[in-house]
Amino acid sequence: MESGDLTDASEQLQPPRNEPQTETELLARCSVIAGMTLGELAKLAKVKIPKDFKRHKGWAGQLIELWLGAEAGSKPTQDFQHLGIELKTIPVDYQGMPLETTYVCYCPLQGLQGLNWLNSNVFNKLQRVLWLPVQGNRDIAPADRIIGNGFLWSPNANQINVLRNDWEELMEAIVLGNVAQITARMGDALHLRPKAASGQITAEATGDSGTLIQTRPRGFYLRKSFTQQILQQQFGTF
DNA sequence: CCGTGATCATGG
DNA sequence: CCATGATCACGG
Repeated sequence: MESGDLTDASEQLQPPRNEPQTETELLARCSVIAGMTLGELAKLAKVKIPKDFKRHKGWAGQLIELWLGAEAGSKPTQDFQHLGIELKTIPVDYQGMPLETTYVCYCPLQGLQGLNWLNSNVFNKLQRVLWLPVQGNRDIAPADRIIGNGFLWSPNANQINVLRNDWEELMEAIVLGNVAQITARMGDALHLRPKAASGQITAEATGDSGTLIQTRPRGFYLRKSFTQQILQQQFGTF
């Protein structure tokens, strides 16, 4: 190919410069990237592609954010707050099954007066989620992993009940000073796990008899069995 | 084999 | 340190 042929920059697909103004626009952006690989999206956006995710664990999610027009950052709010939508990329295997649990949000350990399910960060984020499956098998290089079809989801009445029960059980234990006794085995759909840069990081919490203790920061995660049901609802049984 | 507990990068 | 984006990797 001679230089100058088919290289007009205006012909090149580029990441959007703004956040989507409507749900329709957001879904249209999903359609654009569906079927493409992470490598193609990275190259078009001039983003360096890691060989693996050992030291780039959030790379795919951040690349998707870029292509959907989500603001980067670490705000404890929905990704598309004006649309009331949270974005979650989810790594799936060749059968479309989740390969990992899904992080929801940080878990507050102090200042819990007045906190309830309906005003919780968990409920806020899970009210409406844009799920975007991405191939995640480790035998596929990051650059070759294909983006799936994103879809909007809201929990049905039964799913809300399960989530609320888990959340209330976990938060009650924290309020009662039992955070140190919580393990990731608690919770049917939603569970609690350490969430920090290392095991040395600490956060304040309430311990036995109301004493102040130092514990590992925790985050809420969705079990694979729960997200698997969501994917099955959308795409059918496997 | 798989889930739990640990860890990595980044921005504020 | 908090909170986001998550995946890694070891022990049961």
